[in-house]
Amino acid sequence: MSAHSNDGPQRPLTLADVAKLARVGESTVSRVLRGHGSFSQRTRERVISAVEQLGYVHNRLAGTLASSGSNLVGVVIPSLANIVFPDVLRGLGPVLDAEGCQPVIGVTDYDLAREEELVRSLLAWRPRAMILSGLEHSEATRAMLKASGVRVAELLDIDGEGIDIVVGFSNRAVGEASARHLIACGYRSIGYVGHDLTRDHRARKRYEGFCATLKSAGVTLAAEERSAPASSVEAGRESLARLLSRTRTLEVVYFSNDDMAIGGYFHALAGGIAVPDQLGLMGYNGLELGQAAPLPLTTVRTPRLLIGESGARAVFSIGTPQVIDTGFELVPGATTRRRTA
Amino acid sequence: MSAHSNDGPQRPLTLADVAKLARVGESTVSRVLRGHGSFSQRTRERVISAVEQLGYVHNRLAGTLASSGSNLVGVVIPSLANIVFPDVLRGLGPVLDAEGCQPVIGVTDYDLAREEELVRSLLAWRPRAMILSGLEHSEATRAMLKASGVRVAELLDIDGEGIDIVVGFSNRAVGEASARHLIACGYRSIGYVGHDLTRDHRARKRYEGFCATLKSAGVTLAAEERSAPASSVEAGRESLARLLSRTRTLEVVYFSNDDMAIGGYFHALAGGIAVPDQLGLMGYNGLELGQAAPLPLTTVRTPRLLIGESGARAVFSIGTPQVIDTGFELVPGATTRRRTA
DNA sequence: TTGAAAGCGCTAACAG
DNA sequence: CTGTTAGCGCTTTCAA
Repeated sequence: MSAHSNDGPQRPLTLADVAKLARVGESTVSRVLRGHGSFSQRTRERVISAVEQLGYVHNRLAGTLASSGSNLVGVVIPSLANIVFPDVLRGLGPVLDAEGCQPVIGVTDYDLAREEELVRSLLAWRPRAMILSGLEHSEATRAMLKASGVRVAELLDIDGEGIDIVVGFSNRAVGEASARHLIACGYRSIGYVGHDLTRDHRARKRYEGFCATLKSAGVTLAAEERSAPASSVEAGRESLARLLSRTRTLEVVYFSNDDMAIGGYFHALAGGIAVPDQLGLMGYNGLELGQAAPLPLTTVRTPRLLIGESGARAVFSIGTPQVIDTGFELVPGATTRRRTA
Repeated sequence: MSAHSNDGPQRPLTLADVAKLARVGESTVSRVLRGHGSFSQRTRERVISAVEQLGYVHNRLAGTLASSGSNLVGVVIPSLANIVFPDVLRGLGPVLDAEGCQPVIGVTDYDLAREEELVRSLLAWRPRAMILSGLEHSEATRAMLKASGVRVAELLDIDGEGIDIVVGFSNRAVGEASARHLIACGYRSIGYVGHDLTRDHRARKRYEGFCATLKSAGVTLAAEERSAPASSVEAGRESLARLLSRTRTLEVVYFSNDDMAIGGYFHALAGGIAVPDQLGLMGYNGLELGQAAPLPLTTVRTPRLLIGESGARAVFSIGTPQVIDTGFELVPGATTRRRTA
């Protein structure tokens, strides 16, 4: 389709090869290929045909070096196991595309030292912009990013100090709103099931906001279980089982997210625990999964795609640093219910 | 932390700046930075300190161009919405890391034309290797890949002709095994619920294998529903509802994957349909979600992390093209049951 | 509209 | 062990 009969990886093709075949100068080929500058229609055709005949693939490495300005965007996320981050990536995708950029992705596993390392090596590609998750970074990471001179977006959290552009919502406020909802429903004996909060700062902030609001309503967490290293349906199921075996008087349980909450729901279904009459459940994230459950899960919907999209848009903008609060939406489902004391 | 008092993006720092400050030659700095070649401890320290003082970040663009050999690996996947692909990425990650490589990710949305475009632009970065999903590609894509001279891995399917390295399992065999299982259980009135099979070739192959095996057992699909554009829990729930409203005599339904099957399960739970007594359910993928359900889902477990890992390993190996069949495992859950006719 | 020539910042010989 | 010298393949002046 694309190359001569003697295919195969011999000497890599260069612009010069195309130029020779097309009988034009290298710079002319360059102009045609980028559709920049001027050239006659005839020349253009000759070049295009030479490119196709040869199966030439443009070398962006050299191009970027020469023109100083890459089309790579560094994206650093904590995990791929939690659907939240793929969702953010899905939001970023089309915008990066539209800008002719490609994401280079690094996964930190919620480890700031690893993040630092990743940022360093992404920066080595002279990316057009950098997109990270959350506001917690090492000092060195922050310094590198600032010194890099590229736009930086931090996504999914606005509780703290940002480097440049910050897009997300207040996780603390999510926790507060969740607590207010449960209190308003009349729940007083409230449990919490979560995963490791020392690494997941956003989950920690929700937890803190939740507890703070309970406290100011004169309620304290009746019991909690947060042994799970990472959030998962299975962990939610097991954790709720453990929690209930210790504390039988719980009226409602707040989970660190929907995966965990669905796990809890499964435990209830399997164990014949009536939801919400006997036990209320509340999650976080607004996953489709929770909304498709027999009883739609009470949760907080977060605009993950929008955050990705806005973040990407913002790094391509010019202007001063800014914070974009996308907000969130508490979705009262059928797994909690207003109680008549 | 890293730079002088007068921070900010002025003239980008180069190796030469470091060399000057450290009072050594550029190549010495280069050697130290890459830990390659020899240099005295004293020199090393001088260089390191200069680098830190300046906050210098290595420019891999130039480095790669000069040494011809990047550390980028192109990864092309159809979607991020289906947890399967993030799982594969998770499998790739550590291996790429160990090789000092970074993934550049492209998402095709199950569109071969888009894939072609992505492959072209990834190839423009002169990646160290390319990793794709499935065996279905445009002729031009195949040609570019072959001409590129880099190792190419195609993951998740082995039913077809590969370009170089192929890692996965037979989706057709999955469909066949699933049908055999249901037949062996004694089911005869079998339904199918799936998503768009014209784009998802692997789902299509499972479907074909499934139908072929049914046929050879003298059974035909009693009903099917495959309107959903993409697989999802909600789509599974709705599709099953529609299917059952048309065909009330179904004994079991085979879903295109676990998400859909869990959706079906939710429909059954909500509608008071007894599973498996009244209706059996079978999925595909072996998601944790399905296994944590009140009744563990009958499904086929696929080694997604392993496929990612093996694929990554393979592209760094030398040797002839090969096919690695990772196999799959049929997991009889509690949502199907052997029937006594 | 086109070509020639000078880099982009680094690595890879090759001397010393 | 270290510095010098050519490029890597492209883009970009600047003339023609």
